[in-house]
Amino acid sequence: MTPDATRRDRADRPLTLTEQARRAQLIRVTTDLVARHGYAGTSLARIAEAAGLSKAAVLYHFPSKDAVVRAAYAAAIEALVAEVGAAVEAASGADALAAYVRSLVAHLRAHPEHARMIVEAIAEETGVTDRPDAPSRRQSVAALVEAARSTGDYRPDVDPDLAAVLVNGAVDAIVAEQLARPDFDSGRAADELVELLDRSYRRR
Amino acid sequence: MTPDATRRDRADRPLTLTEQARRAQLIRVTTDLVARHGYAGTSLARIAEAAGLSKAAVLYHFPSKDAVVRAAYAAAIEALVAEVGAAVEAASGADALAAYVRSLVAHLRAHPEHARMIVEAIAEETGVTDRPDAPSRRQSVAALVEAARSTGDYRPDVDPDLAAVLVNGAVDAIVAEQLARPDFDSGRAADELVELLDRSYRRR
DNA sequence: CGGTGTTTCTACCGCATGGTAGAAAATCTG
DNA sequence: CAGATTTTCTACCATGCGGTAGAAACACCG
Repeated sequence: MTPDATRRDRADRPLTLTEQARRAQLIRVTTDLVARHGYAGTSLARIAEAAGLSKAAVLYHFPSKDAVVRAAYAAAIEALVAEVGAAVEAASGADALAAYVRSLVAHLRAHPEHARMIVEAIAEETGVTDRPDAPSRRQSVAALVEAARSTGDYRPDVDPDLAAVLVNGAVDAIVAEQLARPDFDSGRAADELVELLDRSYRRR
Repeated sequence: MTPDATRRDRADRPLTLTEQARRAQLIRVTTDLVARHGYAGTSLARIAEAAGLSKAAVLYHFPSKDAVVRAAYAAAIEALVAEVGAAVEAASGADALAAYVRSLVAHLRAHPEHARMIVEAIAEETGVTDRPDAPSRRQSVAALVEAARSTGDYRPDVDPDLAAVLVNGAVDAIVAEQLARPDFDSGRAADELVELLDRSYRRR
């Protein structure tokens, strides 16, 4: 008995080459579809069609449509975190916060599909979250502000939590504006935001 | 012939009492539904059920489900614009921009359902826009910044368009944070944002 | 009370959705 | 080449969607 001993439980080792390739392809086309038609307009059938497959084939590689979208979202976040994280860790004090602002804006300008993906995922409450134990974006940025405070770059009375909310909001607005108006110079906007933070928060 | 001379074209005068009451009720329940379940999760059947009606009855009062949502959105925007507009016009120069920030945050804290409604409508691209000739939010705020510049409150080298993007982003972030964390003091955050703008943009 | 116009209901339609069953290709392994 | 395993396909299903038809309540006006 035990009729299903062949397909070993899933999550067993090797992960075929085609498997990897298909997963990557599906993540790619899903990201593009979300970028073009929004989250709600991205159906399983569309994903399958864009990949040149049938719906069933897609669901062979992922347990559900939501899993595909979640994987695409995770990939976008991973790329973002990798680049921004590196930029931030290469600096310290107020420079680290400036690096955060500039590298985040730059990354999402270079990868607008990821921008749409991330924005849409945030808007929906699909519970498509990161690990819930991970620090929130606000908390991470608040830590940067606090670091800038402790190095003496920023005044001691700056509220890190509040500053983090404002900074993230401004960054998101820059990214959104860039998405809506390609002529918008988001790099300059990021510089402007950094200058604004300097003027307001620096010790003088 | 002309079988339909009774129901005179629509948009004829009086608009019955029940009509008004039903429309208002439908807008109310739709706003609440969008606030609770998001735009995508607000179906015609749900709206009807929440109003204690059948789907057909809802579509008797509105030509389509989208029309209901659009009406609810328009109502939220109208209330917002009325309050914020009044607050802004009661001040001038940099004070007008401060009034914009404070009154917008205050209004959406007092009416969180409207906040969700507006956020969702923005996120979706349902073409549920205002009149397309109306100035965009960014343009309106840019005008406020320019006014503050021309009164001499703000430095002449402040870029109104860029400042508008940053201010709106920060305001939205404050509203969103308030929505996510009821303990968040959005009033204080608004004050903080105003102070930040003063420190950065004021002539000194 | 009778008639007229309103508001609402039940029952349906067509469609798109996410997902499944089972068989057919394609591919790898010996 | 033969057998097993993978990948993919063609149906199909149930569900929820927005919307419509036509008849029943309902309210008002003479």
